[in-house]
Parts: sequence; structure tokens; C-alpha cells
Amino acid sequence: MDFCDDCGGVKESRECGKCDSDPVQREDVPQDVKDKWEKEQDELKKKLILEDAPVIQEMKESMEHNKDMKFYIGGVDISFVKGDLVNACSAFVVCSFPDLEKVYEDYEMVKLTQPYIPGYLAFREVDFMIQQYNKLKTRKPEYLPHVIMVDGNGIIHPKEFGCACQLGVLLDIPCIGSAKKLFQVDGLEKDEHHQEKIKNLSEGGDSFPLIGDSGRQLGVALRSCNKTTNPIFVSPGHKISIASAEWLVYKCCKYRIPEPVRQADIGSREYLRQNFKHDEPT
DNA sequence: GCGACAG
DNA sequence: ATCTTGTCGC
Repeated sequence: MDFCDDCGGVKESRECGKCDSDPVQREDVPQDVKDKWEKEQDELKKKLILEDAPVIQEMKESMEHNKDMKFYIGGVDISFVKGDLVNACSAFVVCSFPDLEKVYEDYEMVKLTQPYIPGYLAFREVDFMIQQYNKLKTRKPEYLPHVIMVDGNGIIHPKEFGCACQLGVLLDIPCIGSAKKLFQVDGLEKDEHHQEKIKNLSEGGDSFPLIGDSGRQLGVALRSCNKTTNPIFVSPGHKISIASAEWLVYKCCKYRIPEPVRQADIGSREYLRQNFKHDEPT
């Protein structure tokens, strides 16, 4: 029996929608949906700001001058039920900064209706995050985050408008993308050149810029702590510069993944393990 | 045409 | 995204 390298499931079961050998079975997304999404990205991109909001400067100043101001950083992530293409848990957590204590967490079962298409992740996941942000805004406004970190990319994206950009623009607050794998866009490659640069990241905080064929820098590959050599890929989502995004993400890393996102990841998996039974209560 | 393709 | 087991190292 064959197993899928991507989802680990039996190939014939097509659990991840990707491991089928029969292209006819593949859920081809209508071209008009992609066209619609592309136009929406173009529209939202007009509002994109890649400069630091005042609060980002405040955070830096507070750190540099030992003021003891407290800030809040949000982390969002969605965990899935294996073998279930629809049910998932969306997490929104808030950590204090700079101490990185979890001060708020919200988990919600959601139904993923839109497919995952590289380049259009936001259309699959961002609505739930906005929903949970609004819930937080109503119920615990004292914990509203000054910045949100997203498990995905900001401007490291074919249109320089990834998930973190879309969330940032729609909420109009600073957002940062932190991805575990390099999205190979604008000529960015994980070739031996790239691997060599990774080997040269000798300690936590080391990084190298990700500059595309266009000559534009889209983000950085960051060794986020000493415990790992495997970098994360950081790019601004909205209202923050590349340098500040890198700075803030590094400040949030106790482990490889920035703490707010890591807590959202851990929390949502745990929530599924305890609350999800194999027949969803409508 | 072929490979690549965040989560 | 999801699964799995051990293994190596601090």
C-alpha cells in the first residue's frame, strides 16, 4: 500500500487532496475564482504600507532605554484534523512583550470552505482571524495586540502580498509574516548557494537578506535561536519595515517559531485533541 | 512542456 | 496543514 509523502495517509484516500495520481480527481479551481482573488489582492495591495507604524518605534525605544512599557503581540494559526479537509481549529493568542507571557487565547472550530492554492492562502484562512480579532476587540479590548504575527508570508509572495499583508491591511494594524519554508518567488531559490548561506548562520539572530531577481529585498532568512540551524523566513505584512520585522520576530523567539505563533500552534492542536470527536456537533 | 507551489 | 519513532545532544 502506498503512502503519501505530504499527508502520510493512504494515497487512494486523497486525504490532502494532493496525493492523488489521477489529475481528474484534483479539485481544479475555476479560473474565474482565481481571477477574482487576484483582483482583490491588487485592490488591497494599494493600501499596503511597508514603513514602521509609530508603535513599532515605541517598542524599540522602550527596549533601548529600559523603559518598562508593556505591549501585546498576537499570534494566529490554524490546525487541521487529519483526513478531514474541512474541520479545523483557528487560534488567536496574545502574548505580552517583551516578557512573552500568554495573556489571552481563543480557539474556535471552523470549516475550511476555500481550497489551498499557493499564493492565495489568505482567502482560505484570513476571515477566521479577523473574526477572532473582532471578538477580542469586543470582549477583552485591553489585550488588543499592537502587532500580529502570522504563520505564513508577508511580501515574500508572487505578488508581494501574502497572508500577513492581507490580514494587516484588512485590520489596518502592523502584521508580520513568519514562514517555516521558503516560498520560491522572484527567483529566490533553495539551491546550494542558499544552503551555503544557511550554513553560515552561526548563532541566533544571524540572518541574510532575501533579494529577488527584481533587485527588491522581500525579507530575511533568520536563525531565530541558538537551538536550531533551520532558519525561518520573515517578511513584513503591513505597517512595518523589513528590518523592524526581523528585529521584533527575533525578540519573540524562545524557540524556532516566534512565541505568539508557537503558542497558537500548540494551543490549537491541543484544543483539537481534547474537543474534536470524529462527528462534529453542528 | 516541466517544475515549483507559504499553509 | 497532517502522521510517525527513534535518536542525538544539551
